[in-house]
Amino acid sequence: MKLRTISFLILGMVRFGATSGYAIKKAADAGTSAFWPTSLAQVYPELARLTEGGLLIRHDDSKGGRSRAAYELTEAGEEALLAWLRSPVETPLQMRSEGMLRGFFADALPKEEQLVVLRRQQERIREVKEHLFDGDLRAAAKAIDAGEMRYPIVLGDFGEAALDFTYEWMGQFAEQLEAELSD
Amino acid sequence: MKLRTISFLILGMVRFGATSGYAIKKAADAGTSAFWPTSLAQVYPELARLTEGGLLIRHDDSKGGRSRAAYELTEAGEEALLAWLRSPVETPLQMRSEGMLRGFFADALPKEEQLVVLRRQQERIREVKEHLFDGDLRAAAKAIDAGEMRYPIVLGDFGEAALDFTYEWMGQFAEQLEAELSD
DNA sequence: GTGTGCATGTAAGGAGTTACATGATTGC
DNA sequence: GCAATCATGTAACTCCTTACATGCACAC
Repeated sequence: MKLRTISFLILGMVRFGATSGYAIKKAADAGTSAFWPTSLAQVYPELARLTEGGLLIRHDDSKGGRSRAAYELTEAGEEALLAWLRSPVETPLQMRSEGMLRGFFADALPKEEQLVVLRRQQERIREVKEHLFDGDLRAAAKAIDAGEMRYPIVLGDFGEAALDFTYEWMGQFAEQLEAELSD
Repeated sequence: MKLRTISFLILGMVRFGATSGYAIKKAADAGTSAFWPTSLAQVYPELARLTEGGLLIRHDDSKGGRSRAAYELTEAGEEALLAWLRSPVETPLQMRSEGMLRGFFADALPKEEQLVVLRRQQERIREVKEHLFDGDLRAAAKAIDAGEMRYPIVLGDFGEAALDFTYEWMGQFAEQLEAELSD
């Protein structure tokens, strides 16, 4: 059975207390969507696959008329997760930033407009950072097993610091551009 | 005609002097693959589409028995590129980092192993940074229209600074972990 | 009683990758 | 002569997203 990253994401979320597909998706949105986005249409088939492969067990957890599944890690599932966490193999970091691509070609614009675009991008960084505090990454620990998890917070801190760094860097470059313009 | 990011990448590369599909791919590998990867199997069909849509003109640039096309921007193509560079609309930044996803679940490992994984990730950052100087982003300006482009270098500087920042941040966290372990 | 959230799934389609197929030129 | 690079394309496949389809529970 071939395991991909989405498999480990699901195993991890189950490991830390998200039992239903819906709950996994919610925890993933809050906690990991910034560096590994998912959709429900991926989660449900993958849950079935992992159950079939013996890494998860599905229990019925229906309440009244509303059906709900509760998944649990098997020993094999736990082992697979730990082996992945320890293994050095990984898919290369891939990023798609249309903003940076525009930056790459910014020489095609006159300097005044370069500055306008840059300031707008900088503003966007600030917005993203604020959105982070609208309860994203930090809320994730709560969404799953509160208190037991340190790393969602650590990653949140890193994200915040990286955004600050980017904001500052852009600000400095913008100042340089402004200085060039006033010559 | 619907234009996607790959369309603008190609228009931009043509604008700055890459005339053949092969050359576009090479310039994209060196210059933009870090934030917008592409493959030849995307470039060739898209070149045909853009030509059909009147944004590019295809000239024959064969040398002897080896066929080669040389593309040129039409006025509409140039306008489309500039409009895109100016427009505030953009696809949201998407990133897929399996490394960060692992970090998110690192609480499942004992602290000693957390540290091993962290140090390995940190080492990887260093390697990526070195690879950058094996002539990637900075060489891109050369690969296309040398001297005319400032931003490939600017983005290279940013990338370098961001990697340094990440390396430092990880180092500090690693030290904290070490301190906790020696308690 | 109505909207929001909880809950599970499927279908269709888009974007992008790897692999395949072919051949010329250039430098060693 | 042979390997690496230049050069153009197509086919098959994978991954992932959006849209569709359905229904219960709870709070206002």
